[in-house]
Amino acid sequence: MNISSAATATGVSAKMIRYYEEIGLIGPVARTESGYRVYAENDVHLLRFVRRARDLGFSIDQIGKLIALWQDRDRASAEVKALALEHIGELRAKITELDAMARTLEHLAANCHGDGRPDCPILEDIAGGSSKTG
Amino acid sequence: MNISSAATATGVSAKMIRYYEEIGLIGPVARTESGYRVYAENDVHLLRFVRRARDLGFSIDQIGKLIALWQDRDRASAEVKALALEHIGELRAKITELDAMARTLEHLAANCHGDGRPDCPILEDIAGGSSKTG
DNA sequence: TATAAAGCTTCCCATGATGGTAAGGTCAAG
DNA sequence: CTTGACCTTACCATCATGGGAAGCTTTATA
Repeated sequence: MNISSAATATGVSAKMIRYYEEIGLIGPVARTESGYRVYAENDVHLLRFVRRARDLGFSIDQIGKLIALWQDRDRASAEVKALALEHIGELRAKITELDAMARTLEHLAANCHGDGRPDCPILEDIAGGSSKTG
Repeated sequence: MNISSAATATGVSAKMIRYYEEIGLIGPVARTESGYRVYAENDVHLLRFVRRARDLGFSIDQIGKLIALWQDRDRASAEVKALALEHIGELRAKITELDAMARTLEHLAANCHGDGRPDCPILEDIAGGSSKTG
C-alpha cells in the first residue's frame, strides 16, 4: 500500500504521515527499490491509533508515550490512566480559561447597544483594563 | 519611556512590542537620535488595550479591527458588538470541542482499573477507533 | 575619565501541527 | 513512448511567542 492509500485508509494526510516518520513518532517504514514508502496492515493500525489520539487532543509527545504503552504487553494500566488524567486536566484548564473569556465578553456584549451609536462598554472595558462588567 | 519600561507598564514583553510594531498592529513609535524607541502615554494606552484584548483571546487580526474602531469616534457600537459576538462564537465552539474530548476521556478513564494490570479501555478505544465508552 | 554593566538595536532560529509548492524521479495506461 | 498521476525531498508559511548573538549606546562605578 502506498502513502496516499494509507492516508485515505487512516485519515492521516500523506504530509503528516511523512512528518510523523521524520520526527520519529512512528518508525521508518518499508520502501520499494525506487524509494516509495510501503505500508502494511500494522503500519495502518498505528496510523489510525495516532489519528484517534490526535482527535482526543493528545500532543505528539503524549502520543509517543501512548504508543509505547500500547505496544508494551507488560504495561500497567495505571500508567495509561495517569497520562489520560493529565490530559483531561489540561483540557479542563483550557476550557476554564476560554469560558472565563467568553463569559466576560458575553456580559460586555449584553450591555452594548449594538446600534449606530459609538458608546460601547466592550471597548471601554478593553481600553480601561478593568474586569467589571456591569 | 524606553521599551522595557513600557513593557513593565503594560504587561506586554519588549519582544512582543517590537513584533506588534513590525507587523503593523501598532504604528511606528518615536525614536531617540541613536534609534532607541520612546513610548509616550498614548503608546502605553494602546499597548494596554492590545494586552487586554489578547487576554480576552482575540487574534491579532481581530485586535487590529478593534483598535481601528476604538480610535474611530464615529464608530457604530454594532460593529464592535458583531466582532465580539463572532469571537464568543469561536470560543464557545472551541469549548464544545474540548469538552467532548474531555468527556470521552473521562468515561474511558472511569472504566480503567488504573492498577498493575495491562488491560486498559483507554488504549482499546484509541486502538479500536470506536467511540463507545461503556 | 576609563571601563564595565546593563540596555537597546536588528537579525536569525525555534516552537507545534499542519498545509502548500517546486523540482525531479517513477509507474501505469494509452 | 508519451502523458498524467503519483512519489520523493526540500523549502516556505502559518500564529504568537521566546531565545540568543553581534554590535551599538547609555549608565554606573571605580
